[in-house]
Amino acid sequence: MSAEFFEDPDGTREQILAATYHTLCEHGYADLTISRIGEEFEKSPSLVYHHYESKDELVLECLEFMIDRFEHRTTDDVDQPRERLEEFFGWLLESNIEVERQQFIALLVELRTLASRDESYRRQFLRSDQVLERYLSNLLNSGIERGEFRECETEQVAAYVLTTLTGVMLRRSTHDIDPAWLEDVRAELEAYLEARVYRE
Amino acid sequence: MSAEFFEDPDGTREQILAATYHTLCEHGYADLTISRIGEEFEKSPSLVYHHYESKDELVLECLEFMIDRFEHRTTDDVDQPRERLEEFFGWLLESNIEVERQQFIALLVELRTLASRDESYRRQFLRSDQVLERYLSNLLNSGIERGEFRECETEQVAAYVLTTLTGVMLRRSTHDIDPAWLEDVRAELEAYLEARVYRE
DNA sequence: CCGTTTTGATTGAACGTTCAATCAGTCCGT
DNA sequence: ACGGACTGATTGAACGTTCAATCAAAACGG
Repeated sequence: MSAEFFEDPDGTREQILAATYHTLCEHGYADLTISRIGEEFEKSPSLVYHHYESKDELVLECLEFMIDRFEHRTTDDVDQPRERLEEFFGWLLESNIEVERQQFIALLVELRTLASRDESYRRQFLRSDQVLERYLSNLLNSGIERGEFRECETEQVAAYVLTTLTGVMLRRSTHDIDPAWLEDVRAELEAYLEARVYRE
Repeated sequence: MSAEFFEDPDGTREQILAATYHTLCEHGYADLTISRIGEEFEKSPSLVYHHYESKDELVLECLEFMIDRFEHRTTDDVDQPRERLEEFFGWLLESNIEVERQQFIALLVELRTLASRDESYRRQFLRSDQVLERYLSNLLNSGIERGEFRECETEQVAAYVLTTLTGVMLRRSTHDIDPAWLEDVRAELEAYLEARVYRE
């Protein structure tokens, strides 16, 4: 997810952005230092300030980029709504995921908590939630039009499912890998969808 | 919630703990400093080290205390399971809540993210989740015995509902007060419970 | 095509601040 | 006068940020 760009960035500014992303994933926001970013892309830490105003600006741009990437990836393609839907939450509900995904999820949650005290982060996550919510309701509407889903308040369902998935992220980012509760949540989420969304 | 003790602590050690709690609520973990704790309880900041090993030990003890309090408060009393259940998630789903509750929720989420990199915090939140999960399944079992709820996998439902509520906490801690999605989530959660738990 | 100038990238050293933790010494009840 | 409670000053490390200096390459003028 949103990792392609960060693998072979061209231009120094982009390399710094990619290095920031990787450092964030590995060490988290709390332990992010300019010198660690320097280590990551093998240049002097002070070079960062030749391309960016401040550490915060850098992190925010990184976050914005991540959200943008996801946005461009979702807006289209609402064929096969049920498969898309299961794919969507499957990405979060799989057990035994790789370390990178685990770290990425934890990073998103950690950055999100910054929003409670910082206006700029709040804006980003507000937008991110809107993007996801629109994608989900599009999926639901498409399913209803095709007769695969039953009539329902799509925005309400979208907000609800998204909240649950946000909860999955937070619990995942704290608990051990492959916890037992994951299967429970998946099963009960399926049951909810059967009861409220899917047409039997 | 778990605020009684922190209002009139006796003994210096307890005063420090209470001051830590209040400072945490007001400034969050990231901006918690020893001197800010000192300001809060009107003694010298260095006194902290006369009673506690380190800052981390202090915060951990504070968190442990919060969880303990909640534990003692829940284990009994599973009469009127439906009312208890609604009261339980009502506390998180009310709109227009006071600043203190908002801050308390944000604090819990912020501390929780520490768990991804720190074993000690992970243990605490693992325990906290177990406490909540047991409380919820007790409620559900009690409801089933009384014939108010239908037969279901209580642990599975408990894990699922708790995950959703965790998501509510995370979204609440980031978004503005009184957001529109809250009512959506509440309505859809009710619908889920009607469909899967409550006997009509 | 050569020499000069300009520009942007890059570096290492240094500064100023913040903060956890320490310590030597004072206060005070018994 | 002894011991625990308490304080203010201090230390040392970490870190964001600045800055003067270097370097490579491009642009340019003759």
